[in-house]
Amino acid sequence: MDFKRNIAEAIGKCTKIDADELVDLIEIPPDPSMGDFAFPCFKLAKQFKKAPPAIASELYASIELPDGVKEAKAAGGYLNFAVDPNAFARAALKRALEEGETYGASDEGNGKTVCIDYSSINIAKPFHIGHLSSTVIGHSLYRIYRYLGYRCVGINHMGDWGTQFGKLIVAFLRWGDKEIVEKEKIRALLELYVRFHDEAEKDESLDDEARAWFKKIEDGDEQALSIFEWFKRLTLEEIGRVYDLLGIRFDSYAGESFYNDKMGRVVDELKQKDLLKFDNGAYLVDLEEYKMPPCIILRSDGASLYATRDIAAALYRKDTYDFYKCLYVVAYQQNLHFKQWFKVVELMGYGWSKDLEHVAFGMVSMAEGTLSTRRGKVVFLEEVLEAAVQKTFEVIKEKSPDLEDKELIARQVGVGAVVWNALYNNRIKDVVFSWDKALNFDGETGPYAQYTHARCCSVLKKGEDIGAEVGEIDYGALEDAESIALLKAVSAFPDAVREAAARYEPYLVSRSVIDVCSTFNKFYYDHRIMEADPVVRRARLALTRAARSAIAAGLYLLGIEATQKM
RNA sequence: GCGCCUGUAGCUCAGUAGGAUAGAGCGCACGCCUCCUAAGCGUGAGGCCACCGGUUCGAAUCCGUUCAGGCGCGCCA
Repeated sequence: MDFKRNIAEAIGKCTKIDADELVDLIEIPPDPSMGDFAFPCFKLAKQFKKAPPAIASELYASIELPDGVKEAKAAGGYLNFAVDPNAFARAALKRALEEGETYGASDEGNGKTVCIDYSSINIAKPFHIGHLSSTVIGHSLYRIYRYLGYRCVGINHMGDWGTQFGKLIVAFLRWGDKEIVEKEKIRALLELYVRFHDEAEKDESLDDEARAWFKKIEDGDEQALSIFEWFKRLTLEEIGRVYDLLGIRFDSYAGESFYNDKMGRVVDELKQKDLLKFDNGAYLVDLEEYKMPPCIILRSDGASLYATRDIAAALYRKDTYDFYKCLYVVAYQQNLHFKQWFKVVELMGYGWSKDLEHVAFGMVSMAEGTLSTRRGKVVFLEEVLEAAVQKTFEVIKEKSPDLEDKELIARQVGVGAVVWNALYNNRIKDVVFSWDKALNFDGETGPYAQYTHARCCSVLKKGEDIGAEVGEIDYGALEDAESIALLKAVSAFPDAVREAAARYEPYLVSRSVIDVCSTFNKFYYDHRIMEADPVVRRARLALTRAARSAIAAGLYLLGIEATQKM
């Protein structure tokens, strides 16, 4: 039952205004004692040339209360509605109980494809806390879109091309040790990279040497290629451990090198469409008309650039996946870059350029300042995750010494804490990394949500053991304030998921999960669920089950495990 | 210099298409396990919603100025 809709239609009958226009005006009063829904009459004041309170009282006099609405009240310029709690509970619980673990899922995506470019690691570079946002936001959006019926393609656009690999080869050949690199992997490569920069400051010939080695990679030189492929394999092995910990899999690892032979098409098309301009030795697309600096396509030495590669990748993805949307989960530093090349794709005549979305997020820094790979000033993501797992393990030993599978639960909760932390706020906010915050388990955190989920599971288990859930539900047993608050939170969940997809904002799911958790915990504290009276018990168990569905679904959509016990 | 973003409680943030007394969490001070998981629940203190002006019946929300911080601005990615 859609209460807003029914109220809008009832008001529509009185005012002769289309219910479609009215339905979005209806809001939720700040305090439940005022009512459950409210219609603000202010917007009708001009049209009817009457004061809002007068309109409210006239509406009050003439309105025919729709199904499920118990009473209406005029309060100032508002007409407030109180719903029949029984009808509300029935409507709110129905969907959650029917859908269970897939509560809020839908088929509205109708098989349309969404490509999500996220995480996008660099070969031979540490996977550090700066990569957390892209990785978990992208993964969450992947799950959210798939939940709504879209076919998703998760793409790890690897940074596996560029002169830095020449530098690494030089450094490895001069100072590297095969066994150490094989064992230490990225750490060893990072050390070599840092050393290269130190030494190159003293000896400029190193840079030339590096360029030469990169040229060898480009030309397919056997030795160069085998070292390069080896670095690539080591990186993927090591980073794969983090992805496993996070439960992330990609559908494609097509990165920069993959598009190497696909950039000619971009240049040819731009030439053919007369968009390319020769300027100071470089080829570029002039964007002055759009108040942007030009988008450089070919450097004066003939080499392609970042934008060229991104355009090539977009064309390839459109051909290959025929996407409905293509999302780029990349930090906001690159706002201009994306605006530029999106515009170039538009100028090329591709209407689908409007389906390219830069899902930007804020910068990560440390209290001491910016992260710097080159200076080795980074915190490895794996280190953070392991520390969180370790801390969780200690907490479990202290609080739940009898818990089975301590290691598994510690992993799920520890990782969940870190992931949650990265998905709890609006994407655009900058983050200063702090161990305290990443390892915080109290208040509005992942562990809190997981704990609440485990609580629900525990109660439901008790109910199942005695078969307490069998039979009709008496919704009248859920008319207390705490039950109603929980019902409201649960029923708001599906809209939160849809809104999260529309705005590319996983935090809307986190916040909705928190609403369910805190209202559940209040409900749990104030009312005994395993009540002696079987009718009340059954109703409360049903509500608990609905709450658990919302929490489990929400955690899943964030990429966090819903623990049964903890 | 120009462009984009941000500015809400000591800290981190919500605040839904302008609407009723601006909300959480953390931290701080108290209180609650003879009761379904205390990783929980409650109470309290804490706000010129950066500033000034405008639009409006009504502005944290929209517009303009100013201030502060971040990011970016033709051959890096």
